[in-house]
Amino acid sequence: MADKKAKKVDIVTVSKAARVSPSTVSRYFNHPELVKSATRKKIDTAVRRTGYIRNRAAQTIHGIRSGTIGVLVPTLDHAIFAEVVQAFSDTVASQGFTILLASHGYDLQREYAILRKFLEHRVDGVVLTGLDHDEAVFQLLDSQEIPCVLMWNYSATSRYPSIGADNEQAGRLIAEHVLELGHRRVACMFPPTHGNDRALARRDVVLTTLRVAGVDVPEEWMLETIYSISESKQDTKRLLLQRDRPTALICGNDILATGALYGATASGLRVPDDVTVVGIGDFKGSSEIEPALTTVRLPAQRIGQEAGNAMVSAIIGPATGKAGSLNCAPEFVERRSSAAVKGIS
Amino acid sequence: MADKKAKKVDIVTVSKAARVSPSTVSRYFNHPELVKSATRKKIDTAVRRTGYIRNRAAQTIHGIRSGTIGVLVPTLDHAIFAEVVQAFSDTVASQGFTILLASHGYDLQREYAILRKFLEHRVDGVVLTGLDHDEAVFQLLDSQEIPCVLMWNYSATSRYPSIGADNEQAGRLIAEHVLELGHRRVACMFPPTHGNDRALARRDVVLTTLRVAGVDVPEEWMLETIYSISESKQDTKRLLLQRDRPTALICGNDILATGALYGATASGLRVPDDVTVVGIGDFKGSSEIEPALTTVRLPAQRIGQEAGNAMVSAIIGPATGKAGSLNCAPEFVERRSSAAVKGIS
DNA sequence: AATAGTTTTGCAAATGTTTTCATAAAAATG
DNA sequence: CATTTTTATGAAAACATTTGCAAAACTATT
Repeated sequence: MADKKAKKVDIVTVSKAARVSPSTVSRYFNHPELVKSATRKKIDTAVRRTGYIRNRAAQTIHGIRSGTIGVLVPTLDHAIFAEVVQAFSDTVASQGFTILLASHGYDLQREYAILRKFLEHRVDGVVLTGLDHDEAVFQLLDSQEIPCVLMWNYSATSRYPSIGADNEQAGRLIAEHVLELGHRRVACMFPPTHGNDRALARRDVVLTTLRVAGVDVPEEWMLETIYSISESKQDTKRLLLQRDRPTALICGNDILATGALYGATASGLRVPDDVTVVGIGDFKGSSEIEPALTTVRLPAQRIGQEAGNAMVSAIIGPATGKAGSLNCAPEFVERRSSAAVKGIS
Repeated sequence: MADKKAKKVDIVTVSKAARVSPSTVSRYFNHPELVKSATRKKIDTAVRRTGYIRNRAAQTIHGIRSGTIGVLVPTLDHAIFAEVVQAFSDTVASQGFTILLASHGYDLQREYAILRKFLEHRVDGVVLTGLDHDEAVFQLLDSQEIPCVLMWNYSATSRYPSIGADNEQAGRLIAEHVLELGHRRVACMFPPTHGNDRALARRDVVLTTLRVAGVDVPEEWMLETIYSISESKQDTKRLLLQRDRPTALICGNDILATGALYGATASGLRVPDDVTVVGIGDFKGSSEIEPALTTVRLPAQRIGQEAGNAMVSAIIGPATGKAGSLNCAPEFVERRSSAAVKGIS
């Protein structure tokens, strides 16, 4: 079966082979209950014999859903985004949707171009990462009547429904933990914030929380380090080998924290005895690293699933109205890499 | 601009706004050199005013390329696949292609279903991960005339062009290294091989290489561990806390090796003094972990790019013939986690 | 100014489906 | 068995484009 590689086999090829009209074949696929079971059988064998594969493009121009959802992430190179996408993809796949995936590498201009491309493909919905986007992006979205969800971050006031974690909350949780442990000499390491509202929100709230508690982070302890274990290991070594070093290091994400842990070890310091290191994210491996990392969990899988469900119901939902936002609350996870500052408690 | 959210704006809406025929608008997009520059300008403003977005579905039914490539991976949860996909996506995006992404979770049955879905979407090409696939998958591919490349692994005899690393070579390199260091008491930890030809190939060749050198791996030192740092940490602890323990542990990938490193540390053993640990993959972070991991690099980025280029030229290439296979050679990387067995050297 | 040659444009057919409407076939009713 | 009702099928229009062909509008040449 499925030979006849002759030429294009379309619905009329099949209809001829089955000696019925194209309409009936169409119904066979879309409303099988409307076709008599005898006919159904005939068509079934005809489909098999000809190796027919339906053409979604042809369906789509009838206003039928394309069955695709456009997903736009900064990059898949950060395992955490890959994880979110995986969860999202699985969730929507179970409802028959396939994802069109693209990444913009933190270039918000490219985001606009990619969005347009998605729309050309007539995706049934669009998922963007983060809350901040070019005004042109929002306008384009406004002008189309297409469901859109902002994934990964949550904010009650986001311009489109946002499903994700509240980064400010995450930043606050970790900063408060460090303060509670009695640290006053605190360093911070965050990724570049350009085009990255997540990192920005986290950093701001960490700094604010510290300042409110009377802890000021000196300029030279404010590290801006790209998302890379090796870079953060380097920078951490530089930081910790100074005569005057902090007692705690707050990292903007677990990758940086992992590098920091390695860097501390490589500097001959023990964590948490000599220095406390904390991260944000609770990435895979953070619980297994030695010492296990104190961090704040951003529930990537759950976010992906929730976003997937929201998207699907926005698409097929009769008129559920626009999906609502959802805060997948971050959760403080205390492990071994943080301890009370020496001499206190 | 781009308001008029009234109803569907299609090519005839634009043509009316520009006071030309639809054909001319079509040409404006597809063969701009055929339309007079004055007309071009009129159409340009009309497009802008109406907020028109081309409909690829409608083009596609004319046999025009859909501009999509179907990419099928086991899972994005393994950072290494995410990396390959990212590189692939970037490469083809620069040529105007967007990827349809799906994952089968090592279920080769789902792979067939997903492939069909890709074909329904009339993708311009298909990328599968690994060399082994259900016969039905190959037949379906055969029956369509659509470019296909097998990504991630290389084999000179693969059924479709394969672009990736030679896993046997990788396995051999690492096994030989361990042998050269004088180890005779060797344990192995590999992921489940069901539906995973990569892991299978690596394991087989490692075992064979060892056996040829007269080293037999006892049953109880052959660990099958799922891809997870925590599992491999656990299993490693169990393995190393036995009275009678191996002097070297060969891991099927760097994730397992990372867990093994943590497990060794947690067991109070020093790497490499007490036990040598090696991996395969050279994942991100493998060079920074303490101690840095001896491994074999599988050049994920390069593979993604090469596959992307091969795919694109297979699609647009006039008749370059089917793309050829390409061996992105694995490369042995010696770091700190391996050392000569005690008493030898 | 008339003719020939080019360039630009529009008409209409084609693409692979779905869907509305009408008709034919089958089943139910009297 | 004739009539009504229900069910199954087909014909044709519609969807948003592209494209081959021919007509129209310019240019260039005498």
